[in-house]
Amino acid sequence: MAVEVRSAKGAATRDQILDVAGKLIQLRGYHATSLDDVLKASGVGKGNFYYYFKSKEDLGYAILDRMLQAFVERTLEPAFADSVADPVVQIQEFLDRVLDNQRQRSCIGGCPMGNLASELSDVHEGFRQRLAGMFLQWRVTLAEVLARGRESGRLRSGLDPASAAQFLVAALEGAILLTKVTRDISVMERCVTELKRHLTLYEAR
Amino acid sequence: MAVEVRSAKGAATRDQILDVAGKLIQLRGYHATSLDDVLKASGVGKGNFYYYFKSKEDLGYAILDRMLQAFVERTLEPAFADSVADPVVQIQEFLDRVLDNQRQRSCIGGCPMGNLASELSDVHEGFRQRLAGMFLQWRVTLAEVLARGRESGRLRSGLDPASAAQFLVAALEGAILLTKVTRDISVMERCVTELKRHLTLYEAR
DNA sequence: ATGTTTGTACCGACCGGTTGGTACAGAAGC
DNA sequence: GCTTCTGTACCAACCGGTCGGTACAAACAT
Repeated sequence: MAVEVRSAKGAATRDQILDVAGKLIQLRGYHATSLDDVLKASGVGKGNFYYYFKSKEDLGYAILDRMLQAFVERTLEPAFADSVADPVVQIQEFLDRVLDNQRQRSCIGGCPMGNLASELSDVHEGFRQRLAGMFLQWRVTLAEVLARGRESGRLRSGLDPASAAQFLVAALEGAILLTKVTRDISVMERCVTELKRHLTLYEAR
Repeated sequence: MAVEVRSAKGAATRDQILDVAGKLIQLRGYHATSLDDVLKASGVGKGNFYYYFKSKEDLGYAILDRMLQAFVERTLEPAFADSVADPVVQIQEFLDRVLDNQRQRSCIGGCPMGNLASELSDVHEGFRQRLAGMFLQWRVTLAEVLARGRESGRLRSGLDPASAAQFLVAALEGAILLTKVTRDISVMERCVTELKRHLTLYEAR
């Protein structure tokens, strides 16, 4: 039993708006995407939109929520679900997946979270906090994997999982950004290679 | 004798606009900064603005030019001018300077180039190309330093300067972005620490 | 020296179009 | 028949950009 059902039709329209707006905002940014753009692209009327969202800001929050959910369920959890697998291999495969994602997108669009963090952090405190929370979740997940590797003796005992995880996230975000601005997938490839090399620093000798 | 002088007064007004608009755009972004904002903050009338810039886009290009010039002259060149100093030390000091810069700004504002790259790369091809060129210049500068270190035997002979430089720029940009969204300077500190550790990978054994 | 012209620098009202947001009547579904 | 949903008309505020006009100093002509 769902907490609240909200009749099937409404949910579909709402999802449609979320889908279209999410894609548009990833590509053009929050400010550069107007409500009319979203409405035109989704075929939803204005009155209908304001039935589901009380403002553009509200839409933004909904997109952020959905983005986090999708990221956790479809990216983070699948990559690190197996708690007995080799943490280094898991992270390496995670890096490859991010790389492949950029390749499939032809280096366009960047990271949805990174884009919004860059555009809105200094402008909108509410969005900033949500985005910070999302990056925190990412970092914590990686830190757990690294801590697991340390406990199992696979990684150095002196390793600081939080610090290493922070760096991995930062390096990945930077790599995606530079890949976007150069439109050159080899930028991403090089960064992933260097990142894998960096992982060797953490391995127990 | 200057190539062209353009009477002192006019240049001052133009510079004033560039100053104010540059700061405003770094803080709020390109789209979220209106001409009226710039005009109000600089005390310049609209007619006067359009005497110096033919459009908002034109202003954007002028800001980019000025940004590149300042970055090269006031950051890149001072840090790597000495061609006999230890490359590793030079890069370490460069990292510390970037870290200190973020500290002074209280983690606010991020990287002007990174911000615009994120906001405009997929929206405005002209801006994208200019920004890509700016990052290229940064990367090339770092690559030259690394290549110098390799030639002198200070760094490993197997080192790929272009790849390593690319990674350094990416990691720094990512670190600045995450520092901005978390408003936590320790994020930057951790990333710089990890980056310095990464540099040891390049050192000749 | 004096009046005239010219180019630079500047202002603020105004334009058409777009923005996010509202009001509301009516259709659809139970 | 009541709630849920949806299209349309509308709004004030704001957007980037244009307009006619002004102030003033240097260049010029007389």
